Order: sequence, then structure tokens, then C-alpha cells
Amino acid sequence: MKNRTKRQLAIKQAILSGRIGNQDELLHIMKDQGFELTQATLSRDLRILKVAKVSDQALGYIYAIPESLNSENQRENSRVNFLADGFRDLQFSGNLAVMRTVPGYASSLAVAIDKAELYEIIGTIAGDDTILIIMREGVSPGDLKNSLILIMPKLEEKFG
Amino acid sequence: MKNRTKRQLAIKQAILSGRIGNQDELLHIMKDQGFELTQATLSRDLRILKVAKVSDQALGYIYAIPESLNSENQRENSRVNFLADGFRDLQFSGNLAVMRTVPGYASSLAVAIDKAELYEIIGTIAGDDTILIIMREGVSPGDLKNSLILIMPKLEEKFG
DNA sequence: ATCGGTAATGTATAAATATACAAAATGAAG
DNA sequence: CTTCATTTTGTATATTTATACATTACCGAT
Repeated sequence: MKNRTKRQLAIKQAILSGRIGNQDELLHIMKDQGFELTQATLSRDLRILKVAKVSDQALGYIYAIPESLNSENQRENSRVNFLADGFRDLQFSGNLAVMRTVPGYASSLAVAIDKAELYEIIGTIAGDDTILIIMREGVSPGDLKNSLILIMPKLEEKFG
Repeated sequence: MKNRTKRQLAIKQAILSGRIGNQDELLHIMKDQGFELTQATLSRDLRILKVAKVSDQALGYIYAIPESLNSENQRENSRVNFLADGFRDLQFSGNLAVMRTVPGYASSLAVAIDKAELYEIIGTIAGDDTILIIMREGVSPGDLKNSLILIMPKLEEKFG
């Protein structure tokens, strides 16, 4: 079974397309992506993600994410996403991941990661240009990458 | 029967309190204010007003007005509301209203009023510090004031 | 490995909302 | 004033969403 964080990332991405009009549509999209869930779980996820249902003149009713309409949160999201520019490299050993950063970025990146309280990460230790990430048992490198993309979408292009 | 613009203003004000969780609550509030309507009409008004239903951590599901979350619309709304600072006086004669403004404000105010396409106003003619407002037949001074407050809430304190 | 507590999810349905169609209201023209 | 076209609103109900309760999954301790 796909885990919850990955699922919620997929929900968020779908909604950012700006074309989802009801939960049934979204449910089909999620199933197409291999997730197994019901409408009830969707409703709960949408609540957690604070997704709003809004009326748009051209599109009718659609789901939207208010934080992308709120300039203060938008700035905070942009700032955190911008930290991805300090990312250099991510390597794995067992349940440890070592992230190399541009000098001086490690601390801020680690704070942002800690703040997100990702399921996949137990904790982090930051130096000047290096972050040691302790992954939860059973979490794969791909899982971790997906989680980091959730808080810093710019990392997606860096992971390749 | 109360007219539609007045009703939608009241809906907007109620929602700005940030405490309306469903349409039934809102329906009761509207009835308390003397409006006669059904849930269906409410749903339609909410659509017209582009009211969103959002999930708030503390309050649960509530209605909100996205334009107050959108910085571009927020700036435009603020700019128009700021024009109220140029308001001086409003006097009535038959179906005419004469608005006196700070010199230089009349034109901008008239543009904003025209843009709002209020039911209560057939047309406006603006000089430098005076706007002639032709009211629709049957519209009372109070009706006009309420409509103007809809587009420039700051006028409320100026009308007294 | 088992156990127990908690979190997540599913099932079924209550609650909430939107809308098809009908009726009423409105506004303009004659 | 009447008539007609259009808009608005109500009624009834279809659609959508949220949630109570049950089940399953997860996690830490032993």
C-alpha cells in the first residue's frame, strides 16, 4: 500500500492543475495513479491539506489550495522552496541519508525539514554544508525523496 | 421583499465574521435580519459571491471569501475602499443623489461605482469634486447607501 | 514473536450543497 | 394599464461531502 504522505502529495499536485470539480473525479485520478482509497479517505485528506472548494466563473466549482492564494503563506512556501537551491547531493546508507548542501545552507534546510514533521524522517543533524537524516525503518530512498519534494517541490528537478 | 444586492451584502458581512460553518447557520442569520429566502437561493448567492468553503484547524469547516486571501484582489479592493477617503457628502433630491468629494476624487470614485454595476444606480456623471448619481426608481437613500457600502465598506463610518 | 494502544481506513449513511424544473417577480414596450 | 421576455426564487430531489462506527494497519514495548 502506498503511504499517506505520498498520497497527499499526489492529491495536492492534482488539485494544483485547477480542474478538479468533485471528489469522485479526484478519486478516479488517484486510482489511475495506483492508490487504493475511498471517498471517505479523500475527504479526510482534503481536510488535512486544507483544500477549499471555490466557485470559479469559468470553471464552475473547483478545488483549490488557499495557501496558494494567501500571500503570506505563499512567501513562506516560496522561501522554503528556494532553500532547495542550496541542495547539492543526497546519498544513502542503510537508514541514513546524507544531504550535501551549499556551505551555510544546511542549518536552514534542516530547520525546514524538521518543521515539516515528515513521517519518513525520525530526525536530522546539521553542520555547515551537510545534513544527516535518520530515516524511519522501512523507508526507501524513493520514499524520502518524495517526502522532501512535498515541502520543496524544486527538489524534483534536482533529484532527476 | 428585500432586494438581492442588500441580501448579498449581508451574506458577505456574515461570512467575514469567520464563523459560518454551513448554509443552515447562514440561513438562520439571514432570517434573523429579516430576509426571506431558502437554502437554494443561498447556494446561488454563495456561488455568485465566490464564497469558498475551507477547512480551518481551529474552527473546522467554515465559509470564507477567497478574494480576501488573494493579494492582487485584496489590493484592488483596498484601493477602491481607499477612495472612500475622498468622500465628503451625499445628498438626495428625488431620484438623484449628489456626492461631494475631495477635489480630484470624483472621477475615480465614479469609475469604481460604474464598474460595480449596482442595481440601484442607473448612471453617474462626474466633475472634479461632484458626482451626480441617478438612482433607479423606487430606490431609497438608504438602499443607495447600502449599495455603496458593498463596494466601499469604509463609507459605513462616513454615513454615520 | 505477541500484545496493546493508537492511528488510518473502509462501510454505510447522515449532513450539506447544488441544480432541474416550475412558479413568481421584474422590467420594458406598447 | 396589459403583455411578453427575462430574471430570480422556491420546491423537490439529485449530487456531493462529512462522519459515526467498525475494521484494519501500524508501532513500540516486552
